[in-house]
Amino acid sequence: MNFNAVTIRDIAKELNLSVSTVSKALRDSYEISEKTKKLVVECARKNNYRPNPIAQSLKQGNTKSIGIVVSTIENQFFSQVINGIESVAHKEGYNVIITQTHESYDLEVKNVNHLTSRSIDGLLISLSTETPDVEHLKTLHAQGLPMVFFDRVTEEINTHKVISDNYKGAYDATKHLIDSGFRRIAHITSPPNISITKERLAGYKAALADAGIFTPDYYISYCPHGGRDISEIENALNFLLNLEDKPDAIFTTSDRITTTTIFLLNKLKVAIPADVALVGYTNTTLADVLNPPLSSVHQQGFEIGQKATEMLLSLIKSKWPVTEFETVVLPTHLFIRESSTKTKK
Amino acid sequence: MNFNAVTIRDIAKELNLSVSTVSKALRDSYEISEKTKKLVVECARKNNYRPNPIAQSLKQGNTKSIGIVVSTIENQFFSQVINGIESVAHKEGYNVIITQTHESYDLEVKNVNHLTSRSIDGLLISLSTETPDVEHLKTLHAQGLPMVFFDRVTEEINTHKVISDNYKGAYDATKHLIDSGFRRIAHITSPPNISITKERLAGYKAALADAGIFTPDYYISYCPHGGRDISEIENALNFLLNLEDKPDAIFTTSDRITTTTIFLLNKLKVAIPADVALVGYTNTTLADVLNPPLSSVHQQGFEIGQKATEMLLSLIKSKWPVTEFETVVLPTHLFIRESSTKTKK
DNA sequence: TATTTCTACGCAATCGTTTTAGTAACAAAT
DNA sequence: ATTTGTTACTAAAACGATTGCGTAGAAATA
Repeated sequence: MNFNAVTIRDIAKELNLSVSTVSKALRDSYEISEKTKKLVVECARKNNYRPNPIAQSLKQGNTKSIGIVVSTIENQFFSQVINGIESVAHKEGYNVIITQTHESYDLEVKNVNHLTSRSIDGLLISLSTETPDVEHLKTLHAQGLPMVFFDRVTEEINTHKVISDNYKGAYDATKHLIDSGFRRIAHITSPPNISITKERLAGYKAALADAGIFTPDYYISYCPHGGRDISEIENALNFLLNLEDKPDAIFTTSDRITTTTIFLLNKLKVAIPADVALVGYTNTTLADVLNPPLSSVHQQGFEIGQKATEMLLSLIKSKWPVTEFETVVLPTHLFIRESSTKTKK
Repeated sequence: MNFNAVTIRDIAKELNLSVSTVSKALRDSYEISEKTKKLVVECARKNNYRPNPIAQSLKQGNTKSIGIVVSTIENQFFSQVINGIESVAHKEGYNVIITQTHESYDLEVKNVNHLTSRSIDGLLISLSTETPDVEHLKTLHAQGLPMVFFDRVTEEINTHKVISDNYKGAYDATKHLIDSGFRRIAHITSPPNISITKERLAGYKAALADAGIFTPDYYISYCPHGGRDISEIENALNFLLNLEDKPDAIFTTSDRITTTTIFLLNKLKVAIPADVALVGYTNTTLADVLNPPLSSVHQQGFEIGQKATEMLLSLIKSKWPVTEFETVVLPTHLFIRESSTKTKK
């Protein structure tokens, strides 16, 4: 089955002109007379001619499309980022190609390979939880592929980056729990190899330290796959809830971990916040409607996507190799709801 | 800035061979000796050669990628469908390009145009709420672009389709409300021009008719943009709640409308289900954790994506024009939770 | 009239790969 | 000695669009 489109050659034949004349006429070249231009344009319209973007890409060396790598679009944070990316990209005539890693390193490598080699002009990437190193990206970066990191970044590649103020987001959330009277505050998070984990962990620890609260290491629970598997979170929760010095509050990172935690606590009939309070990173639009309404650290997903795309497009369009790079840090917002409000016993 | 990759010509030059020999060696042709093959493969590996997919597409007339058009990936139903699509597509070596219409007809036309003209081998599409006609797709279909509709389909184009059993899903949900003792059951839905609205509306009406319950037309409220704007749903709700014969239950369609309705009812301090019960179409993974836990009609999103992709690939791969088309209907599942459980007053 | 300048178009190369149609070198069969 | 076959390679033409360069013919100038 082949989907045969009208080519520039067909038009040339129909009008008894050369292909170059047709091409130039369509591109409104000064070399072509107004009369011929009109003729060609009319004939193209009539035959519903559309230039073959593949051929154009091959000739011009660009594809007018940018690749996106995220862990999963089911995560509302990422779908909001993607909306931001699209809003800028489409305005500039760029297409986007979205791929998902589902937190797997293999899939990340596969997706990046799929996207590259001239089938994209630039790359927007948030690293997968399981990614141990960035060699696959270093090569591409060295070859000159424009790339911008967002959310989960790496220090090993020197390029533009856009992140949330993860430290402050975590600090604020933890401080809020402390100010609300909680003292045994646990933390469930992703593996410590990714940037967001480190930064949020630092904010959490700093808030506790500033308040002079000692917190044992076993209050910090890492989910190897970033909460992809429910069992990771189940284990973390069971461990924490069975401790002798059971925490009275939990601070979670990432949409998946946060929403799964509230799900599991409900299932275990642990009252929130009476038994355990909860604050978590999430961009779900349903935080208000959860049971109980969930205190959340919200990131500016849409804006992160916009900013990252602007930076990427500037790299793509730059005539000179860019050597000065920037890391943009956007603020987070803490929304205080019932899940972290101290109840009088 | 140009991202310069190694080409087959570079390898040919380095080894003093012709480009055709290199190409054939890499494609493991019988025409090339084992010795030369080894040489070429090794040289390619060393230079990190990757074939330019753009050039391959141009030559071979296929792109090994399929286009997806959905209203928005923020909707969990669609992100689940996309996961299903990817699972099949990737296994067969196909890439996917996701685009969003945000329920706009203009964006749908724009996206479809972007995707076509040889930059995709086939199209998977769920129509936008605002799409008044499918002329933009008819042309492409006539030109031979393989396409499969899912979720929101049209009768005007004869091709494969994959849908949920919308009639039964709505019938079951409505019947459940009736069986639970509700009698004044309202319906908030998308505009009646799209397939899912019609089918669900029919199921809703049939259930009421079968139970011998008369329901006034003003119990049915249409959201022109499928709930994209919160005001649409706010208006619908205000109207219904201020009626003299105020409904005692609401049945909603679509993720957006459903989750926004529960949000607004909470905001208006309308007790669910005491004041108004609620059942809605949604695929959110958070239905259990909502306040109250939300009774839902769940669709097999992942499976819909899988099935649609299998059908599309069969169209793409078919050597002959396909004339026999099939509409696959997958079952829905009703999950009964607190939001529709009659409370004793 | 002879020469130069313009105008409006065509030719051919190019992007990187694949593929058809050769062909040179040598061996085997007639 | 001639035909036939094999092997292992190359040349060149695609795919569809773009673009630098060349040029016929008309118009302007000397």
